[in-house]
Amino acid sequence: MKRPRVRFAPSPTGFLHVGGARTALFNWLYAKKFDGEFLLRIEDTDRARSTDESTRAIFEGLAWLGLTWDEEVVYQGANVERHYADAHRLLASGAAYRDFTPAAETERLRAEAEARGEAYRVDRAATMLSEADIAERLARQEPYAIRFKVPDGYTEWHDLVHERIAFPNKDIEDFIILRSDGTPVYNMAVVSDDIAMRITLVMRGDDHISNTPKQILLYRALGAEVPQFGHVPMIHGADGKKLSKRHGATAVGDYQHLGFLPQAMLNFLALLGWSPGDDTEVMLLPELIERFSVQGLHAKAAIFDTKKLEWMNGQHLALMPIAELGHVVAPLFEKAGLATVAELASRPEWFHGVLELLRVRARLTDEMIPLATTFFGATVEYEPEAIGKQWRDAAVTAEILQATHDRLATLEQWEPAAMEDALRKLAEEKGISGGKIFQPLRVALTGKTVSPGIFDVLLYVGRDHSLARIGAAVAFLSKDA
RNA sequence: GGCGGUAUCGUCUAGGGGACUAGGACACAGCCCUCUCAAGGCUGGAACACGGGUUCGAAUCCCGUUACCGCUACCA
Repeated sequence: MKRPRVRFAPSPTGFLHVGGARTALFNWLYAKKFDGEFLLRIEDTDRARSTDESTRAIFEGLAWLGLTWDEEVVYQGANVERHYADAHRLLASGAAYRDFTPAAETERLRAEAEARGEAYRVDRAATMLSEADIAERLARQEPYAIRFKVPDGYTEWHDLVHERIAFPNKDIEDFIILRSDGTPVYNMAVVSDDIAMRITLVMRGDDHISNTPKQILLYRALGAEVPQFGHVPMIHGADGKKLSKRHGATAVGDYQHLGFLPQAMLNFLALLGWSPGDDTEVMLLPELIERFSVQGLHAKAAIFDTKKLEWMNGQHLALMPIAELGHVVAPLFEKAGLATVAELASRPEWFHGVLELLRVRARLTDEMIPLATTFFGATVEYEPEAIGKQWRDAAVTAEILQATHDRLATLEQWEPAAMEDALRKLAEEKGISGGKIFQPLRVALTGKTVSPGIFDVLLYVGRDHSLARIGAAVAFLSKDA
């Protein structure tokens, strides 16, 4: 098999959408899998809607996901001269013809037909003029658009995901390939570029299915080899409608800032519209490449389920190498004012130990921040609910905490097994359950009713801070009484 | 309206004529573990859109209906 050349061709009219990201991912996986090239083309021919900011967002989104492209980025706008030349080539070969009808007139006819409930179709016989007529209008410099002369018959192709798709040509209008102002129309530009880029497989959203017969006709008229096509399904929102702002975050950049990991996003997106064929769910890029196949591609639109994405993120959070997680999360800690990246890096064992405690309790990296505050700073703020629930009897609690403090203070080694031994023994002596000690202690150390295991908290808060916090709690409770 | 596409639990999916009493995952509920919260383990409810064929036999193949989606521009 020839090395495949695939492309992702977004128009820079917004941010990188999750649907676009998935199309990019499938193309990328295909290229990697079959040792081919993945190219990026920015379809910026709609000057009114295209922005540099969008182009940048697309680059950033792809970079975040790690979907790197081969060769230089192609800007469609830079190729309009070729598009123009190709359109005129078609005109010269008789595959297309001039349409001198003013755009406004065509628009009027179409509107009228629609008002009558009829399907409008340009009348080729009426539109194509005689040689003499054309020469005359040309001499008068009348503007004209170029229409493709759709041949008889039908156009079909073997789609990678849909199998055979066929369109009767009679249902395809003689479409415009070059506007009367000389600018190329989408289908012309795409085909011209895909030929120039030597694309072997066009994998895109299935909203392009009805463009495909037109494009195939163009390839043939241009004498170019028709590439393979694969139309992947759309991604819909929870209401089954096309994903839009109304559904909340739809740009991959949004997810990045919400605390999602790129590998989780990639994994989740891969599973929307593709399946490895068995029950495997959590996969990293190398495995995705390994297992990717067009047979696993689906034809059905998928609904974007944020809950499952969150679960997926939690899985990757728990699985990734702790040092890697440290690099992702340290800047977040710094931003939250907990500690600087440098400080965290200066004691990696402690930092990573803390992260081990937090990662299984968070689904998003951002969720680790509130959980992490316990391990930083000298003082603790007590949540009212925590006091109400675990410190009901101030006198008794103060006494238990004081005893706890004393036992812990005499420990020769500040390590969990010894702490647990000492405190369980204390509980036994007092004839109470361990929980009666651990829960008030948790409030003293964290101010909250929930936290990682209490001995882990003691270990990572450290001996000095732990004992100080317990002492402060005793003081707080005594003063209260 | 025309053309095209799609149709398995609420969601993502396995399934490509008999292994289906339809499997897994998310979500939900319960239980276990347990110092709390997570994580983890176990259990439960939950689907082949409908109607016709073909066949000894259909979730799987064919046809029709319905529903949903897309396209229908001198937008991309």
